[in-house]
Amino acid sequence: MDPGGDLSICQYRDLAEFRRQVRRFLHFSRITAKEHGIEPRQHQVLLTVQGLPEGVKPTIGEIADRLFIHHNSAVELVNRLQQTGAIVRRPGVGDRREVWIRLTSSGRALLQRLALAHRMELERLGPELLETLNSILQPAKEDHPS
Amino acid sequence: MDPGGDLSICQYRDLAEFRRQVRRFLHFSRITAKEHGIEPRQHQVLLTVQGLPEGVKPTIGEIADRLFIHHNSAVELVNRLQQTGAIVRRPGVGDRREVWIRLTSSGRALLQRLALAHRMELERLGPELLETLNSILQPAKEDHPS
DNA sequence: GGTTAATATATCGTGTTACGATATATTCTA
DNA sequence: TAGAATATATCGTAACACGATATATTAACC
Repeated sequence: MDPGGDLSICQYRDLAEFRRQVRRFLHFSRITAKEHGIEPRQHQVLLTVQGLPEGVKPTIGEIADRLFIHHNSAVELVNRLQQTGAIVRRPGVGDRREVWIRLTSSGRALLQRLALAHRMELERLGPELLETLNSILQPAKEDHPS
Repeated sequence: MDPGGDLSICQYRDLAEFRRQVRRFLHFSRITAKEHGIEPRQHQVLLTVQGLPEGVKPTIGEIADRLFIHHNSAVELVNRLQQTGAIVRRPGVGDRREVWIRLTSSGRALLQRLALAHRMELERLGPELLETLNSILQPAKEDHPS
């Protein structure tokens, strides 16, 4: 009937539930960020820069890649973050086209508060998320034998 | 010094990596939706309606709750979905203030294609996501010896 | 039964954000 | 040194969420 195979109502529910839990976490993140006086996307920039792997340069382009947005969007985010005083721009070391982003002390303090809150929330939501994701990944429960 | 306790660089990296993986999935979802000619939010409405638990009414308000948005935003999403022909509005059964949302056959076909693609993508990204989430939830692995 | 409160959906104006297209500066290549 | 490639920046546009408000239906209550 369906070349790609159809999905059972349970599979739709699992997918919907997974998305809902992701949204719940993102909603918490949005609300928490705003309560701390920062826009959600800007918070993600701070976390991305602070959580950069060893040896990766904190450039605009790198941020854009990790946020899955285009560089011009990253530029605007960095502009607003700079205005709030959470970060500073530095000319790139070696390549002066680059701009390196560094968190200020107030930016680090802000991120720390947010990170702690997010860790707590993930401890609450994590188990349920793991469960739902496993439901999606293990459809072999009542699948066709073999 | 810090009442709430500080976070190690590894903990920041775990959090950043978790967010990055969530964004990667959402980015895939956005691109895939657009490739199928539907806006990402509208796709989530379709999935939400189709994946509603047994006995839950597919009303505007219910959709808003599950999307963590306000009802007026849900109204606009439903407006645009109706224009594309993916859903229809029906007067509520019993309570004529309500509006019940139902997917059309083309809406169901569209959602099915998207759901299959998302399941495949989750099979790719899921394991890594589980791993990262577990890293966050079990920080007692190589913590600094207090 | 008629007045008021509560609920569900809809409309309008506004602000934030991401993007495409384009511009500028720096580095690389030949 | 000319021209291609790269990194960042700017400008105009569109989608989306929201606050405030409006309309329709139902519930409450004397």
